[in-house]
Amino acid sequence: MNQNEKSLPSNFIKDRIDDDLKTGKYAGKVITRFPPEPNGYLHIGHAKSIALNFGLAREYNGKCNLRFDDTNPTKEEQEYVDSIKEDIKWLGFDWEGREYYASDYFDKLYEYAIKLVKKGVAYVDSLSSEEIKEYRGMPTSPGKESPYRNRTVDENLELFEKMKNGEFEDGEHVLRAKIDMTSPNMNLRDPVLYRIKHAHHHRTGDKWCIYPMYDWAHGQSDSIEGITHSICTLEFENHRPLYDWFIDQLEIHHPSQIEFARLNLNYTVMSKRKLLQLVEQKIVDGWDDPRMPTISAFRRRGYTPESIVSFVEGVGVAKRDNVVDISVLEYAIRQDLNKKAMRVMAVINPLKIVITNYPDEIEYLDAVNNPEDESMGKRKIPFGKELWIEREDFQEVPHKKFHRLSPGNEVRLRYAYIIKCEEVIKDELGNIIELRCSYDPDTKSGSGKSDKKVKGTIHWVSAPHAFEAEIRLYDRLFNVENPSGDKDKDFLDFINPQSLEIKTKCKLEPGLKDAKPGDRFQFERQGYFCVDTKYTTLDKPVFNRVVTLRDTWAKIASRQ
RNA sequence: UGUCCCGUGGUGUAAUUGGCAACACGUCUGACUCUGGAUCAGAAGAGUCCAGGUUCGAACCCUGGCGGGACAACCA
Repeated sequence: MNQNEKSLPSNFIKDRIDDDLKTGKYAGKVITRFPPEPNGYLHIGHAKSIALNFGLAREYNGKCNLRFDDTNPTKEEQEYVDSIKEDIKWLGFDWEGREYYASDYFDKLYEYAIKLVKKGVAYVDSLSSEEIKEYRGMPTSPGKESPYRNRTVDENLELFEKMKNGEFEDGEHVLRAKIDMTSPNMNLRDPVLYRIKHAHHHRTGDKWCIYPMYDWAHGQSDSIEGITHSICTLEFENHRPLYDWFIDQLEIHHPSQIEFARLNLNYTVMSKRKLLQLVEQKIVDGWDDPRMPTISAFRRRGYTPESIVSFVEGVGVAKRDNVVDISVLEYAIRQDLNKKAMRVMAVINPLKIVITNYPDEIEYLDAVNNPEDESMGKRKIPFGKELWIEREDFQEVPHKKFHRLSPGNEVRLRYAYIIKCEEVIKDELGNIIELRCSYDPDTKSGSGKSDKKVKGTIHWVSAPHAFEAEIRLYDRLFNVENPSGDKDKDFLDFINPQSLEIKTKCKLEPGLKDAKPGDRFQFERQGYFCVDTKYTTLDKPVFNRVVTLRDTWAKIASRQ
């Protein structure tokens, strides 16, 4: 255990493990697993589960397996398996070759099922799915038993065998556990163990035409792998008695299931179904669209794995429902990139300025690459009489608290000189198209020749040297905190139409020409940006805004 | 109308197992600053859902309410 892990807050799962360690319940072992279904991309909620399971294993000197719960061949695909593995690795966790699949256990599971049939606690039911649903009853009222419930063991064995051999059509029969149709826990009302699906499985191919239900496969898979602590989300709490029942009937290793509350973030949705909908309806540009809460999207947007892990560890783990504010995530990435990202200047909405008293020449100025990290060094940036500045950094009629450029006012150009705005040039329509400024040669950064102070410093890029690129600004995908919270409206009604703003012909300092896909920078005063890995081409770089800088001015301005 | 789970500042979690509630984000001041960034200093904000009970002492234990969530796929 290193210092870092030690400083993580305690939680009820660790308490449970500590107890088990104390009593010697699992002979001092801690074996966990991360069990995704390969039917979609991982999102940040999964990152919490990954960090928890792998983190626990790391902290207790145990192991954490990766197991794909691939019991439904019609929904699962290799593409998802691949993306899940990539995401886990990217987050910095390692299953050390223990890559398992529920489908690895299909034979064993079949054997277990036979055992239950022989014990007389499982039977083949020939009701239709509609009838089964009807017979199951309601949460508040008991169900009733199927007329097929009392078939003999031999009959069940024969039928189940034929199910396996493909002698029936989909849906003709199912294998069910014989528990209690009147149980107040719906999961105990004779749950379905196997259904017939003549479908091709991504791993077992056409070997099987009966597939185990998740409830039947999951607990036994954990047991087979010798999992000590099966950590899952709250919705499986009601299933635990069923899993316990299976394990007891089978008399096999009994993991402890511990449920925790899944992560929720405001201004987004976190269900795979809804994310899939966003993708399929092309509301976003794929699973890795930088506005998505998927891990691949965060990666593409420019989040670091460290920031995501630090975030999910920071929010803690408990059993109560929660909604974490997106600002906590943004804090995590800013904190990380503040230390790591090279500073650079880029103008997103350019406004031309001409420094009328500056000679017709170019000088190269020193710029610090990262004030937080001296070892990142310095660089030279070209400066001349024609520059681009940010349109927002000029106000013709300045707000009282605005201390940037305005007519007759002075401002410092970062790493360069103090300039004064002398003249505003407009077109026929009254649009500001250029500023004429003068500079004070004694105010060069670092020269110490003048002790003149100005209230503002703005960024700029030399016009003849500017490197043009596209910049994509992202905002939250939804404009309400809880898009799924309205009973009368669909979550898609809350899509934020301004969630993506594409800026073309932005002016960047020339050194950015060498930026490679995935590189991250801080554009001074604006935010952190990452070279897009999908749309960047040799002649057309695209930058994604990871997150803005904390913006006190925006706060002041929005108060008006 | 059933079963299970959960109620601690605005948000998310703690509270060394019964000793007068801490941390983080956010918010608000101020300092510093060639990023309105970062950093630093400080402040406000909960008396722990409610009511009883046990106890010298309760966020922690008990009882009863109230509120929220989960469960009725041949999905996971």
